[in-house]
Amino acid sequence: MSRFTVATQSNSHSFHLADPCDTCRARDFSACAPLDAEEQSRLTAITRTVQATPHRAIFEEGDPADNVYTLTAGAVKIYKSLPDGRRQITGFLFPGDFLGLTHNESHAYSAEALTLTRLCRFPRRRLEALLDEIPRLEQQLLRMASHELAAAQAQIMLLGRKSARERLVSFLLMLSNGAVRRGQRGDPVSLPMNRSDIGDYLGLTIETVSRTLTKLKTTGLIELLDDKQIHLAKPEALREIAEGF
Amino acid sequence: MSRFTVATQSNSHSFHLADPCDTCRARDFSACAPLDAEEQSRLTAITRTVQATPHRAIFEEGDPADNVYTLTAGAVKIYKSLPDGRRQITGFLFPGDFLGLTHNESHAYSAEALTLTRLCRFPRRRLEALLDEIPRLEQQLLRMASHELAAAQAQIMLLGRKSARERLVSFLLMLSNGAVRRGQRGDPVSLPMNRSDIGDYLGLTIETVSRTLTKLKTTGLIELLDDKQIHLAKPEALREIAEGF
DNA sequence: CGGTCCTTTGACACAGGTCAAGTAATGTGG
DNA sequence: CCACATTACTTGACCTGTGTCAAAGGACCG
Repeated sequence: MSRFTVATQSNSHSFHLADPCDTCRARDFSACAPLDAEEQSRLTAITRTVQATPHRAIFEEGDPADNVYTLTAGAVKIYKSLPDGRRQITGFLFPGDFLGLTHNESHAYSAEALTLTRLCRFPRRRLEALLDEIPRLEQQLLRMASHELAAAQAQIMLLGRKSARERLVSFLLMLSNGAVRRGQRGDPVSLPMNRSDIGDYLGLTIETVSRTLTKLKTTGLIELLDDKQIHLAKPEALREIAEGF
Repeated sequence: MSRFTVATQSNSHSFHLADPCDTCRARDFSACAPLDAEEQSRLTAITRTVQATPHRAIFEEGDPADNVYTLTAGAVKIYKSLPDGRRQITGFLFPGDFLGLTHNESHAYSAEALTLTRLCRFPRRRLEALLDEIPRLEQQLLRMASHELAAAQAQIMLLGRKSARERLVSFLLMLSNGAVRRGQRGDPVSLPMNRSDIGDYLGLTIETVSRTLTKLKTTGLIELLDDKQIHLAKPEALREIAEGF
């Protein structure tokens, strides 16, 4: 995985756990203690690569939490539901992201692929056993978890106090920054999810998402190349809107 | 847009790091690998007990993240702010909870005591050094972080999809459950924070908080013993409301 | 006993939700 | 290649839950 190769999304982040240094770079982690060859091979020994197709659950809220995953290609949504059908998407995951880590017996959320997706699956018991033996693995997990926690708090701020416009703009910038971090282009932001998923992520309805995007377009802040491709016409102005100025 | 407050993180338990087994029990963690006497004394060697008084910041968003804390007595709010003063409390912390863990150079949120509060302070560098030497310490942290993450997702669901009534009821039950976990009585729920903090936590205004509590009272679901003391008159009904039935 | 802070309550406004219709893109079977 | 269905997105008209603004009551305090 040389830094000089063109970043093809599929490879640059596979084996998140097995290739932590790459992950660190990609995610701006402050420190990085890569696994050595022997540790990596022990980790690899318990992983299986699996595929997930859109609209099929990877696991559902309440399912026994027997496996843990890292995403190596594609995109995934994780969400919680209320009995009457209201949904809240708590996150969109991209290559390098982690899925299913918990200390409970069952998953607290459902996970579903947005596109054709490749995952590394780790049996939880065996991964936990490895954690005891490879401290650096645990360090990586802790780093990732505290990163997730910071992201969750940003999302809490977004949902608790931002307007629809601020939410949409924050969302576009998040996607853009995420793409850049993964070595892809950040400007025409590509949305692998539909309007309904965006609404369920931002705590809005489909209609509000659509209307708000239209208004951003007519204001000249963004350009809708097509439904799922957005050009950030005035990135500075967008940044200010997202930050709440 | 005057005052909003900040921050969420859920519940932790006293001397979390110094007394992990107690923590585990209190939090229903699935496994528990307590530190041995020697490990504990090494941890204790780097801790200082400090006090925090209400309305004085423990640290602020952007401050260098030099210390990590566990709360041993009192209550703390953590919050993020937008430039125009909007605030979102991302968590209320109680004895046993953890404060300030991050992999960034600076804190992503502010922390402020609600009541007279006692904290254990760990210099971050020395704690990180210990992590390398005491794997079980890191295991505890990971457990705590993944617990926080689950709580953050519940809060995301609350903010994204629940009504004001559902939010208030969920909040009361959270406080009640938290108190029980810490070995206190869960029924007259005591609110160490004011209405403004509740609003800033639930993504509502003071007025909506007040009105909604009044309505819950006139419906007979709760009883307001005083401003900060609430009796859960119909716990089953409340539970259903919180879950979104 | 006047001031300050917190909470409650009321009247009204508005952002975003709901309901409904229309348009466009894509697929499907004949 | 064309009807036709399906799905996703947009737009409009209207409604409602919550926010905003204002005022008043209570508790606490010097």
